[in-house]
Amino acid sequence: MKQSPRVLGRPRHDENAKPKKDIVLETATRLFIKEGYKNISMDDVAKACNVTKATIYYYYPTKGDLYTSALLAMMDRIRLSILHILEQSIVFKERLEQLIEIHLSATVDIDMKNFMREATINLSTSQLKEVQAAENNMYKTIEQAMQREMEQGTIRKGNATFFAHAFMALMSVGYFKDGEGERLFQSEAMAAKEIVDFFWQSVEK
Amino acid sequence: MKQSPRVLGRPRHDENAKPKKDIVLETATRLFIKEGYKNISMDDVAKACNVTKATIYYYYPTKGDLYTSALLAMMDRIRLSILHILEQSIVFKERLEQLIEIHLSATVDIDMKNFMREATINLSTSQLKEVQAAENNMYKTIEQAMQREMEQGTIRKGNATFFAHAFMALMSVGYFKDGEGERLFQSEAMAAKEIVDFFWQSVEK
Amino acid sequence: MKQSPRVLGRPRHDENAKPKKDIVLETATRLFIKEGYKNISMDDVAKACNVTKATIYYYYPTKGDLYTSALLAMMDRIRLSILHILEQSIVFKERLEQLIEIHLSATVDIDMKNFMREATINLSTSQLKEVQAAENNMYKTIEQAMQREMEQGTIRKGNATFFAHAFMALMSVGYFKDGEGERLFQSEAMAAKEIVDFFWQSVEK
Amino acid sequence: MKQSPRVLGRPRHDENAKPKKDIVLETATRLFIKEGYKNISMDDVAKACNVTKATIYYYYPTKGDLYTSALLAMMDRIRLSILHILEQSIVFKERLEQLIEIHLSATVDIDMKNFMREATINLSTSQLKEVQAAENNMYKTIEQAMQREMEQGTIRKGNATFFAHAFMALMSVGYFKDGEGERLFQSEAMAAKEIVDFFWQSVEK
DNA sequence: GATGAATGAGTTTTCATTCAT
DNA sequence: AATGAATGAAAACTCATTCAT
Repeated sequence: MKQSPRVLGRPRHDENAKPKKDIVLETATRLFIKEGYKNISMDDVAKACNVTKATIYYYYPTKGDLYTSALLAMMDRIRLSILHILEQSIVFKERLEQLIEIHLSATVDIDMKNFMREATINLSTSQLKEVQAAENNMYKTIEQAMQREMEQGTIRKGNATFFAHAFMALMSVGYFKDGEGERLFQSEAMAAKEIVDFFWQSVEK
Repeated sequence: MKQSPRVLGRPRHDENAKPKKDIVLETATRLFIKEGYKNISMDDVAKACNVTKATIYYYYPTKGDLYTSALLAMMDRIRLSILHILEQSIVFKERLEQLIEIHLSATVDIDMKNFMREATINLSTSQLKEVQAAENNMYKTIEQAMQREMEQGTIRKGNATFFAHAFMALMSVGYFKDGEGERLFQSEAMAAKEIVDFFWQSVEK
Repeated sequence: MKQSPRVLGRPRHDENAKPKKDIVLETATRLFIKEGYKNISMDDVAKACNVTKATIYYYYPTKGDLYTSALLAMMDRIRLSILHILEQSIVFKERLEQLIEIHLSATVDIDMKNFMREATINLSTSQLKEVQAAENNMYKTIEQAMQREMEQGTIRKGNATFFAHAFMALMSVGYFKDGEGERLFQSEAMAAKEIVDFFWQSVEK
Repeated sequence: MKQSPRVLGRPRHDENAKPKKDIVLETATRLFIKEGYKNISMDDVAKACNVTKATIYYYYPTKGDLYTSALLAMMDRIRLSILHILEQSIVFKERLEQLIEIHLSATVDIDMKNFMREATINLSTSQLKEVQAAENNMYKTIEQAMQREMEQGTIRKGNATFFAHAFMALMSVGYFKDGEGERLFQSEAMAAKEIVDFFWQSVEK
């Protein structure tokens, strides 16, 4: 099972092919989410993309930059997905349930806290700043929704920032697996319901 | 440039001196908590302990074992501290507040989720099992308290395991720092109060 | 934040603009002189020229060729400048002083010996030959002047080749900087005078 | 012709064997002298010493440190050899001749200027400082001899530092090889004589 | 004429681990 | 009980060069 030998130089361009830069970013994101910054080497990413390391460095000058780009893209995608869900015109509580259900279904545990930690340890100050801004935007999206609902009287008045963080923290409970790999709830739908119910009792009027 | 005079002969063993094994474990724990498994090398630990790498290997056969021992010790310490606090004979809500305040004051973010993640990625199956058991014990301690309070009617009936995880998740909000390094609350005491108030509304009868 | 407007269509070729080939050569020469062959990458040259690496390869098939061309051009320029100075009709000693002063003033240490060393190590045999020939021509120019002056009785008879090399070696003393970056002489003019005086005592009749 | 497989861990100690640290330093010095800093990789050094790269890093934390150590050792050796020769109780002119003859015979072109250049480009500030100090000491040794001879009236009064540098510069002419690899003089002895004669005419009373 | 994309082979450095003493 | 010396494997990053456009 020999692979066709790779050739030097610029390859012939295939109109339908995704740009390599994007492939690299997507692959890297996936790997970083699964295993974290230090456990994924540039070689790992290269192999997973079927390109050489040098190709990755052509697009991303350092590993930190690749990680930064991956995080930014991911956080922005999440932010948009959150925004999309929260903008629907159904009752707030149901929107929250959807939020949880959809994110729990995305299989991978999008563990913000951990990303931020790895960022803090491994990124340069300027890279870290970018990532922090993106994280902030994510939380702001939820916060603003909380704020709106407070004003409309759907939920009680309170610290919207805290509410947003509390909500995300509670969501993370849905990812928990015990020693046997068992989740706390039987399905994402049930997890979503239980978690939102719990959250709701704290925020309802 | 004289050197400080040194006593001749074999130094008497200092009864009060901590055994090296413990020094290593404590130092390693501290470092692993701050920077994570992959960011701390055996060399780092050795330097911080003022012993050689070989000494560490004398006591802990692999890095994974050292990490495992560190986690076990830490989780057990936390478990005991939780137990100690929850066993007091003051009203439950106040005990919960104390729990949060004390842990938030311990400066370092004891981020269980992250430890478990690093464990999953880096430890052998048998090591991982030990760590998972220890984590479980920690949660069980809180869970049992929740169970007891349900039975005594202090809080409403519900899924005690979920309550325990929800509580810990909400506690983690207290660690959050934004881009400027600002926490959400002005003091640990206020954080504890707000978080428990929030939690309480969900669990009270 | 508007971009500066750009004219549509193919830009008219600017007659006055230097051909890229020359820009590349000049830039490369400057960089190689300052930092040496191995410390300057093709990327460095490209960046400094504001062209792409591929452009450089369009004109110079290998890095060795670029270095060769740079050395040849430089040595020829130096040879011509030496020739120009030595051909003047003022007394020989003064011509020698001018030679030193002008070269010391050229800020960069034109260290022939080092260029030849890097050439020996890094160039192909045929490239090396070209460079050696150019170096030879440079020395020959001085040698011939020495020869002429011997015949005219301005200086004593002796090994003209040795005299030429001795002169250049002494000139290099003028470049010396100590640990504090201090030169041996206060000005190029004084250096020139001292060095030529020293040389002169060895060669006068 | 398989090599005996290298084994992990500390090797059995052979009383007669030279310490590896010294072997590494000597080998590295030889290689750096011949090919320069950038042309010699840590791998090259390791292979030439028949140890692994990691062994080199065990003794010398960076390539720059290895180079620094190599230069320092070399310069000190040269300084001592110079000192030794200049301290003899024969006439000064003969001592100078010996100096040149011995150094020219050492086969390798000990090109101080070039070492200093590579040091400037590649070493850290603190490493550079050490090397500059060592270079300085070397020159100081000759300078002091010049000074003494001035005071004793063997040579004319003048700038001793300049004299020392001039002498070393003239010595370097002895290393010159033309395109065909021919030296300027037939033997080291003749080179020494010619060079010192030349130098002497400039410094005699 | 000039460029963007890609590579293979190297570079310096790190690190968990081993083993004789 | 503790250490000093050594290793193999991998990590991040560089660089001269190639080739389709």
